[in-house]
Amino acid sequence: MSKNQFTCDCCAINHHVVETAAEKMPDFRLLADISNFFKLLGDPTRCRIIFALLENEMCVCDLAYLLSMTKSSISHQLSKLRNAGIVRCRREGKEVYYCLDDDHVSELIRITATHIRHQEVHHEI
Amino acid sequence: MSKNQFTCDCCAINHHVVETAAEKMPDFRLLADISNFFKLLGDPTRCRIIFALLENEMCVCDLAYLLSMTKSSISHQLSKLRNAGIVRCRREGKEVYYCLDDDHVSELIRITATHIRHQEVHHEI
DNA sequence: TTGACAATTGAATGCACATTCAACTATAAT
DNA sequence: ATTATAGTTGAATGTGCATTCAATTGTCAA
Repeated sequence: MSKNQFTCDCCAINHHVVETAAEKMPDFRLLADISNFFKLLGDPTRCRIIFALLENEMCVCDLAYLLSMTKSSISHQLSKLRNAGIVRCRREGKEVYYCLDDDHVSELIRITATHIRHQEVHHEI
Repeated sequence: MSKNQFTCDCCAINHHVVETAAEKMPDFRLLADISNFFKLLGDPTRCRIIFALLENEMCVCDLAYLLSMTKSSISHQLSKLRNAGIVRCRREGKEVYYCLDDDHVSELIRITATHIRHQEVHHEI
């Protein structure tokens, strides 16, 4: 029956720690960009697209076939990845070929995959 | 008026590329784990929590104050991060202190932050 | 220039999920 | 025991967004 929910949302317990954390916190813009970047990788379809493109460039049709999805759906996701600078494309006749635009992304994906694999092994014993 | 949407969703243009991509594609479980991991980092609140914990452990109250959010909301997010093995906690009296459970995560965050910062600089010129 | 396929795009839909709210547990102090 | 604060938890709510659907553009071949 008390409103205890709000009696402490305005006080911190370790002020020094909070202050140093506040100083090192990335600014609004950078933080939004970082979390948006992770959000893009945090969708199974987009994640699979990126894995598919690790080795070779592929056209929309290839990706749709590989992932058993409509070209429309793949195209929507590719456009998001393109806007974020994660993939780029080139047209060749009727097809549009996509590839990863950035070595950082593939490195990041590989690091994470290795990390998760270890975590899985560790958990399954 | 044609049903062209479906006439090619069952064919690929570069079969060899598709097949090798299919072979190297991570299995369902690993892929789900990877994209779930990224999805966790892909939320601004959870991202800020992780940045806050890069330097020091903090209690829920500290985090709520730092991020100007309710303890309830912070606690919900912390429980997701805890389930994923990204943070762990210890109780000390009435407070529960959280810290990052894994060096990989902080490394990943730092790599990404650097990468995005470069991308931002590059784009803004 | 007509037809066919590759790809894109915008609107509609349905689901996932972050936050809120309220009730609850845990610990400590009096 | 009672009171107060820290934290957790489950249900409700509202928003964001992935996919679908339909229409459209771009390119090539006949």
